[in-house]
Amino acid sequence: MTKDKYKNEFATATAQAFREAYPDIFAEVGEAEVFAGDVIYEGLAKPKDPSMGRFAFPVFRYVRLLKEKPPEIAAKVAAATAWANGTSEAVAGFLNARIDPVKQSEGVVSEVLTKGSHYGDSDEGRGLTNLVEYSSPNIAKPFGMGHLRSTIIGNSLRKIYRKLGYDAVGINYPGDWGTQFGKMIVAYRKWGDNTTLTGNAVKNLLTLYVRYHVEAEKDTTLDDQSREAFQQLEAGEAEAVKLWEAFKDISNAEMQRVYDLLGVKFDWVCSESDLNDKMEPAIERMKRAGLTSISQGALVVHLEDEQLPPVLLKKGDGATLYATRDLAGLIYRWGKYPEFNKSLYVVNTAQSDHFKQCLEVIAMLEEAERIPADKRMTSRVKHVDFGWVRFAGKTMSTRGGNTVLLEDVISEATDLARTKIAEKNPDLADAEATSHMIGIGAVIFSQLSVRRTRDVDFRWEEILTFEGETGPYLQYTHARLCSLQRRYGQDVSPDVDFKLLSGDEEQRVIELLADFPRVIADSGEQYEPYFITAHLLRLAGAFNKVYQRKDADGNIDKIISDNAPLTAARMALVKSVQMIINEGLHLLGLKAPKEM
RNA sequence: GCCCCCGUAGCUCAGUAGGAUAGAGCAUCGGUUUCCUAAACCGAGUGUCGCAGGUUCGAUUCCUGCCGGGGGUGCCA
Repeated sequence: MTKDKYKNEFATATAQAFREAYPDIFAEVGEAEVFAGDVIYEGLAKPKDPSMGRFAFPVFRYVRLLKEKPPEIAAKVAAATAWANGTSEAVAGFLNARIDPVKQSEGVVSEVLTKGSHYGDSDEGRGLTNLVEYSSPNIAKPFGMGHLRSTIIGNSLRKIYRKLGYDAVGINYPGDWGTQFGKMIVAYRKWGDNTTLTGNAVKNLLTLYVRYHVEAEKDTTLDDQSREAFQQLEAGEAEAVKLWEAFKDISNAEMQRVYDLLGVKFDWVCSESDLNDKMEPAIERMKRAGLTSISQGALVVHLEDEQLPPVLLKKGDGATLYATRDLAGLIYRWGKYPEFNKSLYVVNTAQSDHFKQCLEVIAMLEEAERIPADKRMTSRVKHVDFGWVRFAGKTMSTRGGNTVLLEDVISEATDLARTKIAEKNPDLADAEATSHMIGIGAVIFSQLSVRRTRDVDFRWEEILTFEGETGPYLQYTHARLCSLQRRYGQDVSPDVDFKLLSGDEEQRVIELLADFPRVIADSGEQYEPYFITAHLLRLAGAFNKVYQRKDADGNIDKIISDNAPLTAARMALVKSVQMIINEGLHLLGLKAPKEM
């Protein structure tokens, strides 16, 4: 893992200072504890208040070792610290590090300007493959807000891993198999006709699906008929297959339209039915490994040791289940992408037991087959869970009709963006395209504005707000930064007087630019695009402060002024921030309009 | 019953590999536009960090118990 340059310099210098301040104890202990740069580096905290410095090293835990009180230790060490690029100051029991503003500005801004959108690129993933499964909608159902979350998080993770140098494979795993298709077939046979499959076919299919569940309450034979219909499908019976294919085609076209709208991409679409011929070999392998048993007529793997319910591989009637397919899928992917670094499943938290079960079965299989530890997939597979999207306090459910359609949301948000443009910037050339960028941006942002694991309530008023911590706020800041560059009308050069950027507010912006690469790496490590969202909001806020800062007379301290060197320096900052916001929005899956 | 997640300002949420007065946005109130896009910026106020113990120099953060909310739990996915 690459270390932060300044942080490491400070840690090394501080370790040296400890050695000089406590030579006797250093002689005893050697290069460990506070006398080792690595230990200092790991122990560095960030002060709550940025004005206290960039990093802080608390010395409290070393009072026993050094036999002095914290303030004395800190004072002694700070005095002995010789750090080329900054200062070290003792405040109570802390060593506060400040980076020389001119050096920091020069280092960061010139790097950003030179690297552009490649700033923050990393080679940590070189030669490694990360699979990311996301979206995975159910065929024959409209795309609701519930599916949006997986789609948006996964799409962002794919981009993040690419930036970090991984070979990222975005996988869509549509649910096109299982008993539910028995239900669809029965519903269609009973209440559908040719017109069902034309016009707004997905809506028609949904109507049938909802009706099925209503009728099944009264007629208990319906579920039996469905099981039978699914068996026909698994057996390849022509009429059933034909219907299933028709449902699939309709859905695929619909899905693709939605993905195009959202700008979501995949590298591999592997649907449940693609695993049909992979299940039997997987089952055979599990049998050979001695994992399976028959229980109440079903083929299962018991997991009692793990306090988990058994995994059902085959139902009493011989039909397969989703766990069967996920297990077959795990094995298939491991074969197709041998020794992948990670395989992530961006799926609702409701399925966490299911993934625990599947992973446990794989672990048992690899154990039984005595596969060497470094050739096992188990530790590389991760369920990236996320919370519910609720509507009016209830979980959204397709069959209950308690759902909000994504397209309705996009259309409302886009309408609002159009209205805002008409009132705020009526002369905007590309108003329609920009409305889409903003409307869709607001929708995507809504899924990335909190931590993954939180449940979120869908609220119209929340998505239809473009002020405060929102996607449009970031886009607006970006547009203004672009506007400044247009107005400046000259090339922005990194060859400026960096002393002119040493004010606290500029320094805050520059610190945030400096942190961007670390934030990307963290979001990849923790599967949390939200980290990028939060960072961009901080960056935009910090810049807007500079942008609207007033001088002592109450006049705006403008970026572009008669003072050419000052303007050049500030424009270097402007362009840096603009490129980072642009890149950050891109990683989240939002577009960054140049004007709005 | 068992397992998992959550409980921080009026609302929505950050912050937790233990650290210095707990932060944003929204909402409320007040201010900023002969000026680079006011979708912005500035100022004002609110907290038993669910409760009770424990570990620690130090706990919103770690451990235990309790209360409250959500989810999962063998033939749906």
